[in-house]
Amino acid sequence: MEERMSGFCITKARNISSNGSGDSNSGNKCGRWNPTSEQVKVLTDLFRSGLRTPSTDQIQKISSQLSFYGKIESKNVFYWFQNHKARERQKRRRVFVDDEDMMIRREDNLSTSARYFSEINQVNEQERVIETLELFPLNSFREGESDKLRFQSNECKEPTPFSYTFGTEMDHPPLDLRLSFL
Amino acid sequence: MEERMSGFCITKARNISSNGSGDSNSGNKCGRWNPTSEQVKVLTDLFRSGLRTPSTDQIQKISSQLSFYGKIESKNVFYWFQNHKARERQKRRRVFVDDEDMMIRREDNLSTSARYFSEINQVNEQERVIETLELFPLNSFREGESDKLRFQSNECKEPTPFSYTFGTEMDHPPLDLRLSFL
DNA sequence: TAGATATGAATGAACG
DNA sequence: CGTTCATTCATATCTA
Repeated sequence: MEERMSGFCITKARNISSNGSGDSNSGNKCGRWNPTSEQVKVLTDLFRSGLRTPSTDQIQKISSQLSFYGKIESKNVFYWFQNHKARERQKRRRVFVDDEDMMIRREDNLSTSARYFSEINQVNEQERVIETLELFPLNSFREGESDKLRFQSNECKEPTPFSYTFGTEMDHPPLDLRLSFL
Repeated sequence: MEERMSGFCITKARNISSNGSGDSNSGNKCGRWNPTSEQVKVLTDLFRSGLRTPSTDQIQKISSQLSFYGKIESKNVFYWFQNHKARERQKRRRVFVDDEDMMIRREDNLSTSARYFSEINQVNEQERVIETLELFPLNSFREGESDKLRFQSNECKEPTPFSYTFGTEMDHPPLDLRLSFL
């Protein structure tokens, strides 16, 4: 099985082409736009190819083209680019700070600390606004694997808004979690 | 219910099971963040203290602090607050809508709603919401023209069937996606 | 093991 | 543009 969206694992939404008679969202919640995989692919490719803030005219054209794959409006295209661009930035920003996250304020004695590597890795492309579409497979951002243990049902019923004092058994130095670091 | 169910799964999330189980966990096998109980406690306390929408800086700091308890990224904190706030709101709203939804079935069955009430009663601290605990001003405000693009719904525009297929395996209609139409 | 529930993650829409 | 909200998808966990 392909993991990264090689083929199209998409079962697609409901209101799109596979619907015979009704066509456009019939009997649907009529809610928000639910892009088809083809639409997403095209938009992503456009973005990756450098297009970031399409003009109104471009939006129109893109929308027209994409309408072939399903119901779509210009505003959907507009929002898509807005969101995609914003989230790209946001993600980059967060990852950046995660890279230098291990800044614990109170380093009284940090014995077991630096072992949490936030393997920020490729933050993917830094495109340079070209004007030729190439249609390479779009990558997908990875996700950090996490660890931890989830079990227990012992509720540490201790509201204690401030001045933490974990009554548990922690082998790490006391951390300043009293909101004062905010 | 015939509605959507499984939109498109075109994304990420393949198992990066690189966990060697040498950590605080012993069974994690997926790329999804799994907060430790300490992390959840801190986050919950922060939330209960009134923090609902931490700024980017706050998110960073919280993430840094919590990274001591286990692997965590900024986006995890972001999502956590986002979800927590949304679900609290949603849960409260659910009761209201549920009353209306009750008309569909029977009204002589109050046991169901009683269950909701018990849940809601636990959330009686929504008036506080101090939102900003004690942080330096974050000037992320800017002023610009707030001009929204006038979207014209291009409903049944002419798809303009070109004769170009970007080699794929699906039987989508021919589409010119080389940006040449922009 | 299947269904229900809790919750992490994503994203369309929209706001300021 | 950055940020926020509403919904939905995807899993992990719990329970019968």
